[in-house]
This record gives sequence, C-alpha cells and structure tokens, in this order.
Amino acid sequence: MYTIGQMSEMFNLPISTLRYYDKEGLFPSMQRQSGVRQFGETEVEALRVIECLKTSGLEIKDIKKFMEWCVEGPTTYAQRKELFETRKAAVEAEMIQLQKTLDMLKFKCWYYETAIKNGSEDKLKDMIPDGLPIDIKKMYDNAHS
Amino acid sequence: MYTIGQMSEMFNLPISTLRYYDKEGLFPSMQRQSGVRQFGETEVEALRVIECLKTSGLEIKDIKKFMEWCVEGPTTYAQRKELFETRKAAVEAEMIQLQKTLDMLKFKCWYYETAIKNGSEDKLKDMIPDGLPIDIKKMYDNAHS
DNA sequence: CCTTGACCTAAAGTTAGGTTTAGGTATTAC
DNA sequence: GTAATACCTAAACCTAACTTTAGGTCAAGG
Repeated sequence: MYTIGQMSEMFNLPISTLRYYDKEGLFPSMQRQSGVRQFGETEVEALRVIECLKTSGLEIKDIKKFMEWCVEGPTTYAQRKELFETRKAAVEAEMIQLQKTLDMLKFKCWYYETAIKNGSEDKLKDMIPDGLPIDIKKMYDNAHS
Repeated sequence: MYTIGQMSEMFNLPISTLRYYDKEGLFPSMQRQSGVRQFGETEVEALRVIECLKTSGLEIKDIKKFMEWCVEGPTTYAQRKELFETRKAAVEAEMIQLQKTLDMLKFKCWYYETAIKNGSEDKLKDMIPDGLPIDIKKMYDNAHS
C-alpha cells in the first residue's frame, strides 16, 4: 500500500493530479484508512492504464467508464477489449498523421538549411510544388548523405 | 486569391477558426479589400505550416512568432531552421512514446481476448510481472499467428 | 424594395484538465 | 507543548483553443 505522496513520486505526477483523478472516479475501488487514501496494486495498475489511455487520446470521463467496467467483473470483458481495440486504431492513425508531420518538418529543415547556404530562399520558393506530393524524405536524406 | 469561405472548405476548418487564427496574428501579411480578408498563396502555405506546427505540439503564440520571422526576411532563417529542428525532435520523441502506448494497448487487447476465452482473468493477473518488462509485442504476435 | 447570403467585429461563453487557495486534522520530532 | 509534515476537502481559479452571440455592412436576385 502506498500513500498519495509515494504515488506522486513513483509516477512523477503532482499530488493534486492524483486527487483530481480520484475525484473524477478513476479509482473506484480505492480504500481509505480514517480518511487517508490507500493506493494498492489495483490502483498502481489503474494509474498505468490511465497514463496509457490518456496518451491514446481518451478523455477522463471515458477512462472513468472503463474503471467502472473493471469493478463490474467478467461481464464487461468484451467492452473492455473493444475499448482497447478502438484506442489501438486511434493511436495507429495518429502515428500515421505524425509521420506526415515529421516529413513536412524534415522538408522545412532542409529548406532553411539550403536557404542559409544560398543566402536566400528565392530559388527554393519556386521549387516546391503546391501541396508537396514530392518525396520529401528522399530530398532530405540526399541532402544529408 | 481566396475568400475565408473558400479557405474554410479547402482546409476543412470552421470559418471561426480562421478568423481566430487571424486575430492571433497567424497571417501577418494578409491583405484586405474593403474589410474583407484576401487569402493569397502566402496564406495558403502559412495555413499548411500552421497545421504542421500545431500537430507537432507548438502553441498558437509560438506559431505567431514564426510567422513574424517569415515577414522579417532572411535575417531569421537560422531561427526558423532551429524551430523546425526542435519540432522534429519533439515529434520523434512523441512517436517513441506513442509506440510504447501502442505496445501496451496491444497487450491489453491480447489480455482481454484471452480473458474472454478463459471466461476469467484470474490466471492472467498473476502472469503479468510488475511494470511489464515483457516482450508484449511477441506475446501478442504469437497469440495472433 | 427587401430578403438572402457572405462577409465583418467585439465580446462573452465553453471545455478539458488540471492547479491553487483556504482552512482543517493527525502524527511525529524536538 | 508546539512546530513541522503529510494528509484531507471544497471551491475558486487558470489556460489554451476555440465557438457562439449579437449586431452590422454590402451585393445580387426576385
């Protein structure tokens, strides 16, 4: 069993955040000892899942629903599985988006690197076709090899 | 030249958002024709960059600074390059984090799939070592091959 | 003429996810 | 016994990024 202060250190989260999560119902089966929160293994694992679901883009109120399903027992396995499948798809989609962003960023790095060398971006401005269906990565990699 | 309505359609963004971006100084060289905004190629490219920088996690006020550098001219090439390098690093770090999240999600999918098959998660609960330094991907892939 | 549609502004409202404040309890350290 | 810690609550506050509201201009169509 851990105190809120120990959890705060372990997860590197402010105490206020842990209390906020509790208030929002993210630890539905947490016990208290004369008012003081008792974080057990269940809550440690819950917090790991909270961080995962948050990173995946899930809102607090939906994380709460999940935690309630966990308390409900085996009847909710299917819902829980479905939730994780949906989150998996969302993260995969976000990674594709981020990869596109990364390509654009790499292109811009190359662009300004070249502009600095040239002392001007005038030649560059015309080079780039509208909407960039160029293989940006290739341009960048060539510039760096 | 495009109207705000045309830009809204092209980028699939609400008109209110475009006006908000303008108010926040994200189109510092945009012209007006008797009060009406005139979006030119400069603004189209600006909006592409705005979306990229936003996805990369940059705040509006910092995007504004970048747009001002663009107006300032060649003296700010180095700053602009630095900004993109920093964003690139941030996105790369986020992708690593997302990959970890994805591994956790895959594990949880496998976990509930197995729990459904078993009718219970009791056997599973003990199997998972604290903190999961398991090769989750391998477990999942095995379960799916 | 008058109404419809596309534009405009300033200012207030909204939402998520916390953080801060103000005041209180309980245990340990000197 | 009193002072420093670590915990508690309720409620107010905060920030970013929008969105909504209320009221106004202007041009084209019937």
